[in-house]
Amino acid sequence: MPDSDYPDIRELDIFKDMQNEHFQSLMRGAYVQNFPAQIELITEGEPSDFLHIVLSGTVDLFSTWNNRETSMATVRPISTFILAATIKDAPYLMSARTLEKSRIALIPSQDVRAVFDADNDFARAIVTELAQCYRSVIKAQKDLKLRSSLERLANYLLRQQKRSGGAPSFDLALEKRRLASVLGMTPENLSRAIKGLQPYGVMVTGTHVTIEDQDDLERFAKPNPLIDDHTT
Amino acid sequence: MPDSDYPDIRELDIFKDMQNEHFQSLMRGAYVQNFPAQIELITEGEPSDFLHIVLSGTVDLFSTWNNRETSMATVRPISTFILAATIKDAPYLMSARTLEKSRIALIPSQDVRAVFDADNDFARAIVTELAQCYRSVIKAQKDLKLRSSLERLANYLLRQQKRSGGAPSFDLALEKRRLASVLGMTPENLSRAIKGLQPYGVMVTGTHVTIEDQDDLERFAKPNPLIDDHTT
DNA sequence: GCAAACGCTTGATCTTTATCAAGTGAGGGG
DNA sequence: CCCCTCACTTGATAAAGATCAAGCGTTTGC
Repeated sequence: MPDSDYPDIRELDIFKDMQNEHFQSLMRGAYVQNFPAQIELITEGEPSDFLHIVLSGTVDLFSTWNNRETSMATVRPISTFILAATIKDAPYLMSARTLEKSRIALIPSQDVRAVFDADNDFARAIVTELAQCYRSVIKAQKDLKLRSSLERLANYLLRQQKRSGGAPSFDLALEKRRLASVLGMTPENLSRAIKGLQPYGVMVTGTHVTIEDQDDLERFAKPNPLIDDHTT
Repeated sequence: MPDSDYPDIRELDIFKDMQNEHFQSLMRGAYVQNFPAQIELITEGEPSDFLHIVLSGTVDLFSTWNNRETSMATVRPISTFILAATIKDAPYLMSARTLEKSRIALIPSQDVRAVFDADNDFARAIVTELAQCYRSVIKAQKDLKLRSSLERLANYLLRQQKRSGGAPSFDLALEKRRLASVLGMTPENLSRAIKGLQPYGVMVTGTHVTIEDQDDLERFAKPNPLIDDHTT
């Protein structure tokens, strides 16, 4: 693994407080690989051999059952994924694929578990990270169970707006059909839902979104930090 | 807090490996309280003052938004809840209410965080616990997004059957209307869904369930350990 | 012991969402 | 440059689920 990747990884919350010696020992066994788009990195049900870190690009976490498929989350740089499976030494619950050309660091799971046992600061950082992940999924589940698809879309747009700086105009970070899957609806219904938000001043052309009447949309969407604020 | 409650709590995965001194210091600040049914123990959005442990009875974790409410999970003895909020010192994401007369231990969150910083075994146990919780929610989300309500009910029955020993006959652990909420449907639709499973040999009278043709139901339900096995 | 309350069920109807089929438009390769 | 592919859209239809209203049976409390 090229040393130039170290600083980016070292700065991650999960690694930044750990002893340098332990960090180095993690990096020794790690390697970095460039993947093209649409490559399946891991498959649900398989043993968790590596902790993955997205250095650049985008990764989709998805699950399948009975010939159906759904997107669970999208991972963007710089962050890890499938931490829980690595820690528990349990099979992956989700599959992962690259959505675009991506650079991924792979750290052998057994190294992570070994350092986890040796470095208390690392163990603590992992607790914080897992608690964060847990709370994010709970929020996603509240979104799913308490809101209609139109409400989910409206709140997604508001979240994405905030994430991209807060201006009235911004870009969708996802292909529409993948966004549909994330929001738990079909692509057809996403199209219709976008139309359904026009009366609230939402204009979408291609991947570009303009919110013409912020208040109007927020009155409809009723965003709530206990569902929509993924930083706490 | 009566010493007689100590052993039960001490045996929890999360406490069983920690130093006795630290366990004692947690217990010093803790207290146990008996609550009647239908008492709201915590309210979402409030700061997480206490880690809760259900010693007996049943607790429902639920969430609300825009005058809607949904059950997120049911907590049974002996286990903790709202661990993530305690660790992160963040507001509760869910509310909790007793479903029946319940005995609850309350440990001040700041004590938990203090001992978490001092006791590495405790910190490690919490990681395992959180990873477990995280994976459970992911499974619940897959259940929600990949299955119809009839399929969710069928798989819930199979899970409940296994939990209660595996016999063809067993009891629902929940009021039907609460089960409906857990499964993400209305009570009316749960009634109809139960009827809808009759062709697969499911008989329900009151809270008592009999699965007359196990294979037939499983062929329909297609249970999958990556969704339905909450022990891994 | 009786009446009120409540949980559950049922039927009718409406809304939401999915499915199927076809068409449009932009981008990429020959 | 044109055609093919593919994502997206649109419309028609079907299925799934929610809502509303009423009724039934059990429990609860005076």
